[in-house]
Amino acid sequence: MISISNYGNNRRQLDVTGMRVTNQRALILEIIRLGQGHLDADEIYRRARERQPHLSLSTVYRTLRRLKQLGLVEELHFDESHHHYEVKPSAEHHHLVCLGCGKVIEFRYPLAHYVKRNVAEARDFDIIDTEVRVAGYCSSCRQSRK
Amino acid sequence: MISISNYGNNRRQLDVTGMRVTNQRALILEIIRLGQGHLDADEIYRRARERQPHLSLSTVYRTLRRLKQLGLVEELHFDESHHHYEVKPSAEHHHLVCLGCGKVIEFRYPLAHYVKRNVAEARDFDIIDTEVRVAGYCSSCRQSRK
DNA sequence: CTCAGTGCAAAAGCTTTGCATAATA
DNA sequence: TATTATGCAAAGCTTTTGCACTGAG
Repeated sequence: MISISNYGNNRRQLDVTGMRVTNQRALILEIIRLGQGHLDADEIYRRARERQPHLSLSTVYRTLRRLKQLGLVEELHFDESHHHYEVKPSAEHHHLVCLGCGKVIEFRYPLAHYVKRNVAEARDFDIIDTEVRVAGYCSSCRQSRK
Repeated sequence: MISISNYGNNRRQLDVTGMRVTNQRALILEIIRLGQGHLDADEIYRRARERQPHLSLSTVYRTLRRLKQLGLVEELHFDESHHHYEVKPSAEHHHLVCLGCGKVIEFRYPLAHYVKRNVAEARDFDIIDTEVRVAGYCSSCRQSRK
C-alpha cells in the first residue's frame, strides 16, 4: 500500500537534489523504497501503472538513471539479464541470492572500508560504489533438486 | 599470439568435462584465458574470427554458457549492459573497476570464507559463487574530470 | 513563460532459439 | 552411425532515443 505521507518524503528528497519534482518521480521512488530493494525496472513499471496508468516505461528507465546518478538509488546485479534497484542504504550491506527461488538475504559487511585501506589507497583509486553478490542455493531449493 | 601448445591444454581441459571437443571451443577457451578475464562476448567473438572466420556469435554465447555451467569460466558484471568472462581463478580475487577508463585492478580477498562462516552457515545456504565489484575513479581519470 | 520532463513509437544493444548442415565420438 | 555442436537468420528481452506535447518552477 502506498501512503500519501511517504509520497511527501519522496517529494522532499527529490526537491533537495534540484530535480524537478513530478508525480511520476515521487511514485517511482516510493515504489523502489517499498520494494525493499529487489525490484527490476519492469516490476517497478507494472506497480507504477496501477496508480498512474499512463506512465511510460521510458520514464521509469530515465528516472532510474537519474536517481542512480544522484546517489539516491543503487543498481544491483543479481542475475544475468536485467538489474534490480534499491534506495541507497545507509549502512553497507550485501546480498546472498538463491539461484533456485531467487530469495535474497541481506548481510552487513564493511568491505568498502577494507578495500579502501588496503587496495584503493595504494593505487590512488577513489571508490564510489561497492557491490557484493554471493550466489548459491538455500536449503529448501537444495532439497528439491535432489 | 595464440600458441598451439595452449590449444592442447584447452582440449584436455574440455575433454575431462565430457564436453565434445571442437576447434571452436578450444579456441574460445584459449581466447578467454589470454584475455586475462576482461573480455566481453563480442570481443571474444571478434578475436575468434581472426582465426576461424566462419565462427558464429551464437557459438560464442553457447560456449560461454556451457563453460560457465561447468565452472571453467566465470561471468563478471562490471558495468551496465553486458558481461565479461574469465577462466576461473584458483585463488579468490575481485575487481576494482574505473568508471572513467574501464581499467581493472585485481585484488585478493577471501570474502567467500567469511560469508560462508558468518552468514551462510546460519542460514543453511550453500554458496556457489562470490563476486565483488568495486567501482570508482583512478587518479588519472579523476584529474581529467576536473 | 521557459525549460525540463513525459509519452509514444521506433531503434538499438545484447542474448537466445529454430532448423538444416557438419563434425565428434 | 548416432548424437551433439555449428552457422545462419530470425526473434526476444532489456534499455535507450527522437520528437512533439505537457507541466513544474
